[in-house]
Amino acid sequence: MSEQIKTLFEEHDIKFTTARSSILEVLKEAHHPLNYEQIKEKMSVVMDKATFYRNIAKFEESGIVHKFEADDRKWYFELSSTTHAHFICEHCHQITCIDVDLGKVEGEVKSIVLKGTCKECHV
Amino acid sequence: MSEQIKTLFEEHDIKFTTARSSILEVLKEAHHPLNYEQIKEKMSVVMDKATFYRNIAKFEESGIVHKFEADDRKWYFELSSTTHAHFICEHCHQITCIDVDLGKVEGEVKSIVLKGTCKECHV
DNA sequence: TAATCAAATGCAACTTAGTTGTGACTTAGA
DNA sequence: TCTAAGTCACAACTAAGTTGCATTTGATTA
Ligand SMILES: [Mn+2]
Ligand SMILES: [Mn+2]
Ligand SMILES: [Zn+2]
Ligand SMILES: [Zn+2]
Repeated sequence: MSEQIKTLFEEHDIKFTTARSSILEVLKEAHHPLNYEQIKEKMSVVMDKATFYRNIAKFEESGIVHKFEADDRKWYFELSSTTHAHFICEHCHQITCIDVDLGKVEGEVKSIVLKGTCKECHV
Repeated sequence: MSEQIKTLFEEHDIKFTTARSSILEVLKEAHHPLNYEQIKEKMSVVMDKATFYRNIAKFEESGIVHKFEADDRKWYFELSSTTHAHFICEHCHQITCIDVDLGKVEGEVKSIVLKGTCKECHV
């Protein structure tokens, strides 16, 4: 287990378990948001989906993990970082993290999801 | 039935039915996107949800209706218009249509969903 | 207007991502 | 090592949306 993850647990007063550490390990290595199935495939530990979702809920509460819904009725998870946008391609279903300048928007924006056709899939 | 809706059916070669006209009537009056339950409440005609979703799918194909997922695992529908963003407040769950200037984004953007805290709910 | 038939509808059964209850098992700390 | 609080696996559940199929509807033609 990496020091970074150990520190996250301590800082947020979250009890250490192998399940939790395994989830965060996967998210740490990922370069874009992943859904449950994708994380499951990459995890070194087998756990029930109830365990997975309860732990993710805990991470969310603590602000460690950020989640959003794509357009496939699935939650996508990533380690929290500065607010940035996600581009979801309707054709290849690839999710890309991007920086956008929104100009001024009333209210506090916490998540931005763009949907459309990515440049690879564009005619 | 309004002329506007009659014209939509003709232009898109969609068979007229009372169910279809009733759905579009509701969307035409709405000032923001609505989900199935919300549309059902407002509709003058009672129809099965299978009928509702099949008709919505037809409208989508024709480009009459645009749909997106909020963060509540529900689809939201509105009549198609120029691409604009939707702000979803995590506290009051209000969905507002807004115009944003994204700057330049690679690929073709078809839907923009912002999530956060609206100015009314903001401390 | 009446007959025709492809398309639309209602109903019931299904799918599936995510949630919840519960008894057994871990973990952190005394 | 002992203990209590927290976490886990398992199974049953929830709910938005989908699908199959027999019946009905509405645009077209006679
Ligand atoms: Mn991201
Ligand atoms: Mn809108
Ligand atoms: Zn693509
Ligand atoms: Zn609000």
